[in-house]
Amino acid sequence: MDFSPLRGFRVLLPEEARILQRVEDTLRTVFTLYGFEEVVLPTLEPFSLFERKSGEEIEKHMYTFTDFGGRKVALRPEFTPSAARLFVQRAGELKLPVKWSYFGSVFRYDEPQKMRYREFWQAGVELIGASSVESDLEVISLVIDSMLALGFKDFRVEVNDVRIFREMLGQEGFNPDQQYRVMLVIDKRNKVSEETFERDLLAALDGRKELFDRIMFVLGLRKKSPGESLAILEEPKLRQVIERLIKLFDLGKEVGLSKWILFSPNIVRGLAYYTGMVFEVLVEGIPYSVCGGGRYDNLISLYGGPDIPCVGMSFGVDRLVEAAMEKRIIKVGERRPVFVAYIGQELKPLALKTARDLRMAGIKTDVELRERPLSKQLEYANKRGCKLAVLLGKRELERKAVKIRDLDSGEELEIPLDRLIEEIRGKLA
RNA sequence: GCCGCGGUGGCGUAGCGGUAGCGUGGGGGCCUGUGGAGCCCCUGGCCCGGGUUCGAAUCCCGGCCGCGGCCCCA
Repeated sequence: MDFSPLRGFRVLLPEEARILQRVEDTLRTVFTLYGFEEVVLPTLEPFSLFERKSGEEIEKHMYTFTDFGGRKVALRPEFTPSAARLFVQRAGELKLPVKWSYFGSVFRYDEPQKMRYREFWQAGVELIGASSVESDLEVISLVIDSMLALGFKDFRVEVNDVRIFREMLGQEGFNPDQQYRVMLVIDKRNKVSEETFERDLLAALDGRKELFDRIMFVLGLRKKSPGESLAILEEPKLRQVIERLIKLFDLGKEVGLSKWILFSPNIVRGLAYYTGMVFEVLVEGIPYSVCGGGRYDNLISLYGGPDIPCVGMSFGVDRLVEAAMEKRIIKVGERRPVFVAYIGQELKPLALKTARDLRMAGIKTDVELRERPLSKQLEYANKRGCKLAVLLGKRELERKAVKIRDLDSGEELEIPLDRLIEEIRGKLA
């Protein structure tokens, strides 16, 4: 009988769980500072909720089953549809813009590989009801501050607008399906050789050399500012889109964010549902993006709500953890516990009471639970990483005193029993 | 769904056709009031299923799992 976890599912030991939680707590703090309020959404949803947004094909990548009520249900593969549904149901009582955040794991039935699991953690926000450049920047700013709060220094937010290529291709008579195929090629720009890329791109463009050249030209504008780009781009239809990007970058500059924001025309996020600005966050030397987001103005109406614009993003929390470990920026510092040891079984009740007193005083405390000899108790305390041990022994108790041992230095100190808590507080400080 | 490499105690490894060893961890002892040292004992393993063979951890096939890649990535 094999009870192993399922393929692609992970078990986190205390050290790893602690790091994950630390990352989540940091994100939660920043999200809150930006005024996003956390909502808790169902893990299991009607399958149709996801089908609506992503189409039937999506079932191949989801965990679905029929419940005892005969309903077709699915483990959530993302949060956005649940948030959109919640908004639609409550739209009447919500003041716009609505700012929500969410945390939790999502499930996707893919082949596991590096940084791709079947259950992974996300943390994201949805900003519903604002179409302004300011709302785009609000999300990007939140992302940058989150990265900084986590301790990342060398990261960049690569920003684009999906309308740039869509407009170009649309003008040339490419239908959305054909456009999508071109976008897929562009998305892979950095993953394949330049020759392969150019060959595939030309093929996706039906061999239209002149269009190919224009796209290559735009792609060449990577890392240039949108301002520069506009100056050399003679695409009247694109003017509006580029002007909006320029506004975004100018605004970012005024807010002091330009150091991290980068124009990157090859970011297309491979998704059909984005309608404007899109971005990804990349950390120097890490081959996968840790965050992605953008504007999807027809999301709410897709779920039967009013025509309300929407921008959002989500962090891959696992990927942040992995990247942070790689960059060694995680401080795993933890409050070290105090250990209450006792010598002689008759002191067991006093040991338990002492442990509880310490805990009630807010001091993280372990106590001997196995009736072992003192040497073993101390050995265990050391393995647990305890900073101090309280030694309860008859000899000292006759004088109403206990010993405190510093497990790092080995130093021992006898103190009156009624001063125990203050002494320990002092030692731990 | 496809391709490559791999799977030996909890973890790390040796063995690569003939009794499965070591390190570490865990439990205990030497030590009935002072630990992380040392010595000793115990614990516990060849991913699963077929096949080849007198004999398989070892060779072959399939599956499962892991790692990496392709496809994909809401």
